[in-house]
Amino acid sequence: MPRSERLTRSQLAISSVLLAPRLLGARVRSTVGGELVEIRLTEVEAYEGIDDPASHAYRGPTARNGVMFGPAGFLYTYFTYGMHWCANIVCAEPGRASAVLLRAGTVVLGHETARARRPAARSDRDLARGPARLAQCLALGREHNGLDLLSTRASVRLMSLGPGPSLRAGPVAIVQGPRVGIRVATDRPWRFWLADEPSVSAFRPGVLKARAARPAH
DNA sequence: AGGACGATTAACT
DNA sequence: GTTAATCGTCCTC
Repeated sequence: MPRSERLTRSQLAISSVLLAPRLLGARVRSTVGGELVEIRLTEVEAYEGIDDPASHAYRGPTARNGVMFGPAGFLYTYFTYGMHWCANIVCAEPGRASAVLLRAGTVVLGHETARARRPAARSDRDLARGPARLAQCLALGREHNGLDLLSTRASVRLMSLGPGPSLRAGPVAIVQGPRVGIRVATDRPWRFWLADEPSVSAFRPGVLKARAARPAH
């Protein structure tokens, strides 16, 4: 069996829609806090940066989304709903602000640590089922925003791309559909997941809600 | 300075 | 199926 080549930054300098399916099956390794947890990605979403109304980067750079406008291979973490962190892999060329949201995975190393970090998980399949749960398994937070996932010394690393849809020895069935929890650009089917994976999160359409009319004056 | 809302989750009925 | 939790960010005034 040939030794796998080291992942390069140029392999990640492609659009999020192209990269997302290639990340399925990839390993993300965390050694945060001196504890090893490694996850195999089973569900991701592409966010096409400045061209995508659903992206955090759509309205231009801010203090929060600055990392998205930088080079590929860096981690973009954000805080949401007042309590959860989620994680993305920045891709494409600087300025495009494309990124892939890590939505779900299975724990392949550090199961005991993952369970300790996710006490609410009723079963192994729930450990990293959902973007905030995945981030919690890997102990990701604000301090990891902007981290270089390709550095061998980083506490969070992207170990390789996934096998992809065209692997000859054992085809990997990849499914594509609408993204979860967004209210705009819902017609873009940029969520990708592995078929028959119990760790894939439930689809919840973005809540339709009329925008409150601004008082005229 | 104020307020609406969110790339969610867990706990309910 | 529904909903509370909870606060950083961003938009508006």
